[in-house]
Amino acid sequence: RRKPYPFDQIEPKWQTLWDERRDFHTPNPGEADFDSTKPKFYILDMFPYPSGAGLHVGHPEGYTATDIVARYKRLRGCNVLHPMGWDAFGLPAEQYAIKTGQHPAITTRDNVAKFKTQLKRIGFSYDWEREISTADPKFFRWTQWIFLQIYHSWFNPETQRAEPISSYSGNDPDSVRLAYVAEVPVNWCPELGTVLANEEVINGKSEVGDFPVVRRPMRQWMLRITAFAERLIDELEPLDWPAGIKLLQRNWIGKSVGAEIAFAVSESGEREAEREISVFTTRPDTLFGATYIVLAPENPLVRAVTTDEQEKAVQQYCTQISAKSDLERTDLAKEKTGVFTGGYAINPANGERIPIWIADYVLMGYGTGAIMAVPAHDARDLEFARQYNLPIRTVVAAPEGAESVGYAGDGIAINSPPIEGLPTAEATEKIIRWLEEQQVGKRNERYKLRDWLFSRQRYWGEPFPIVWREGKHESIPESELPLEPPPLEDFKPTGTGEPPLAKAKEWLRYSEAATRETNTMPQWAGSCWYYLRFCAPQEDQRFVNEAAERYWMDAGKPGGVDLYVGGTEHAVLHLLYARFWHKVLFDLGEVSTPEPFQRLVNQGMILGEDGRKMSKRWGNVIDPLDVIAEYGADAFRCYEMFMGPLQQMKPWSMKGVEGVSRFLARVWRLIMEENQAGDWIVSESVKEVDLTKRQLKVVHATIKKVTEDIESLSFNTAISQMMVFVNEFTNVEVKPVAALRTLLILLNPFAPHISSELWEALGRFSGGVGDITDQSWPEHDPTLLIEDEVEIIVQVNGKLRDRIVVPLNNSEDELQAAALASAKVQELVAGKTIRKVVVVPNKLVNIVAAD
RNA sequence: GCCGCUGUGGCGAAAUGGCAGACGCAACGGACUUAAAAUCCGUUGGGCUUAACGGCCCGUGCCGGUUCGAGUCCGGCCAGCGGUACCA
Repeated sequence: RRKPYPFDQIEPKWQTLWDERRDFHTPNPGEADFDSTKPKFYILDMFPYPSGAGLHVGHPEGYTATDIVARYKRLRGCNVLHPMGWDAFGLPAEQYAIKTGQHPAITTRDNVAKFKTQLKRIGFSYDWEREISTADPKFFRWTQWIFLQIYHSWFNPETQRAEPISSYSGNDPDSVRLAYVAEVPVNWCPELGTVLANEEVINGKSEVGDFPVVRRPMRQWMLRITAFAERLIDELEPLDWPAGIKLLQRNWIGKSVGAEIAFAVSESGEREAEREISVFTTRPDTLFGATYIVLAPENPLVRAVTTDEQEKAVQQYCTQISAKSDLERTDLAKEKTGVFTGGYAINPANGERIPIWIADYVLMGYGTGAIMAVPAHDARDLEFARQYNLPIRTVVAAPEGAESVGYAGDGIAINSPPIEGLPTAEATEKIIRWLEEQQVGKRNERYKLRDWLFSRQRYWGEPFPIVWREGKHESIPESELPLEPPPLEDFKPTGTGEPPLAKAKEWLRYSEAATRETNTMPQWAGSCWYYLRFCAPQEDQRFVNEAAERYWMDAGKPGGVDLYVGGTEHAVLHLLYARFWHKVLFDLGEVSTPEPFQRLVNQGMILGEDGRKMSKRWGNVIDPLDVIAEYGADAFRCYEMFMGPLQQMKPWSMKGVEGVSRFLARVWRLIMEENQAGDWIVSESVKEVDLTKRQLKVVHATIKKVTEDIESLSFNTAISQMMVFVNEFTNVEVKPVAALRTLLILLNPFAPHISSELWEALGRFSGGVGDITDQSWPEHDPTLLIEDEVEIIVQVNGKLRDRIVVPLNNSEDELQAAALASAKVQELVAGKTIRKVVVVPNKLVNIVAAD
């Protein structure tokens, strides 16, 4: 099939030129050709994991959007930082190594090469001199260094900031470090031979591979992200992020405000001297309705409160529960189960003696692992109370029409003497004050967020810069960084939970008395700070050059990356972890802004032609290189942007690509024509002439629309407007060079190859010195868009009845008179009374008439 | 269950509270061609009416409301997609 225009020649030509001339290299402050008078713009993509499968059409969607903005900002005279790199540590390369014996470094290197070739073929204007890979020792040296900063820090509750551990005055620094070791129940995935973060477990299965995950206590490295919970919520507020993503993060952190209340144990087995059960509740105002206590089966207090008579039943229940998988335990459909411990506690509000139960609907991991059950006003407690015939007491009056039992909303307190008659908010305040006075309770906040389980039993990740001596951990000196993973023949998991690094006996031995930590960091580690490294990827004295960081991240401002584009799948994980690391670095004075990403945009997923998610299974996967081979990179880019709004999910259509390709071909033929010999030459119709008034209007309307649409990332409508432009000029006999040049500049961010080529072709005409990338973005002249006459919509009772053409800026009276003079209006209002006339200048007249 | 997003022609979509359907696809008709492809021109939400020009009615998931005027704002539903799941 004949190509509509020779994209197969011009695209490689320009890609090579851009590379050779370093067109998109951005100098840093202090470097030779740095221009400090220009404003800066840092525009970032979520860097890919270079999988063996290569790019799919989802990757270039966001990348094209950012590339358009980057090229646009350069034409507007900005210093643009637009880098790309590789999130190169990760499980697939390691799995592949296990299967084939090929070292992950080799696999990763090959995959990176493939990805890079593909990205270059799409014509992205990355500064490739800033390319980084998280698996490169020059990079992960600093990942390890940042881990050490975290390790050597603690969260000072007084200042609410991370501080060097030296400012901690207690006697057990290891208990407050931001990186610490804990024996915790973890998500152990036997198939993958590693533990996983809560966030990596979906429905009791591993996110990667969909393998079963079981709970099991193991010694792990944890990062104290919970210390930052409050700030991670508060400092989200001013960021220019989609509201939905902010909400998602807020919900994930899950702040609940309430009270912690102590219930004295009145009767129990008394195996240990436990005399109190502390519960957390968000509804202390319902304390008078607490008719029993429930402990989580794993709660250590269970042993102490259980009586001899109940011991057997309790033990049996706990055994039964621990055998269950997470999936079984959290199955909401199942009936609630539990068992009485034999113990009783005293409700501090009314002195009532209430039974202590255990049940698996209370989780050890949240709050205190114990609740006061208020069956009248909590659905779960109610279900349980009905199951086991426990008393139900109403203490909140439901609003008119609602059933009081089971009503969980706000209302008026009843059956609660000290707070009787108070609405929920006041009742809560008053009871908390009372609890605090009595010293049986206090105001409290809880978060769903857990500390971050940071170690993995894998080979292909950053080793911890930590050694163990006599059962205690200590850091290795910075001078020993990077600490590279040992060469290994056998990457297989050991199956015992001991990491594969333990097999490297030589490497393991640090000194006579010390051995290395054998866990590695999770894949998130590199992506937590890669955006900082891009500011100065060659810097070898520091994780980022200070001046470069201050410049690109906008020191002193709320700051950070000016535009960050990526998929929603990273809404909580990557974005939360990165914010956490950034805040630690900020507190320690290592970076100059409190937040990493000022503006965030999520691109929507691209579906297959059949409307389903693209997957090998459905055979609906589109390979970008196939599309480019047939239609060219410019058509590919423009189609991805023309499909619909960036943020929206949308299905692929090859017919749509063809349509956009036709548009580019029309642009080509606007300027070029084929001669007898079959060569493309500049068309005879292209001339240095003035534009007609009508042409001027189209040109300036297009400048306005395209400019505004790029700013608001509405690329689809920007392309529509350029199509309108091209339709307007397609059949004119003489095509003014000035109009064509303007179009080419506007089109350049979207279709950089064809616009560069055509710009060059117009070289012999005056008005365009240098390459298209050297031009500046046009400004529209609003006066050219103003008409002498405007068409006014005439409505009668809100319905369109006529249009009249009148001079611009007619007065309201003139408009009203003109509208009433319309024959159609006359006909419609005949015999009616005109009640009102609404006049919107230069727009419309609405006549309200009635009988 | 809870939270979020989305509902507009045959399809992808557009519309600061002011002409619903820009632009593109598909379809149909025409020009060019021996023919096809490509290209160019035209028609294209539905219905009724007119010989024709034209005219009329309906139409943005459903029901209500605010307004001179609602795809757009408010209230109540419904459907699809995504997230989350006993978080006290």
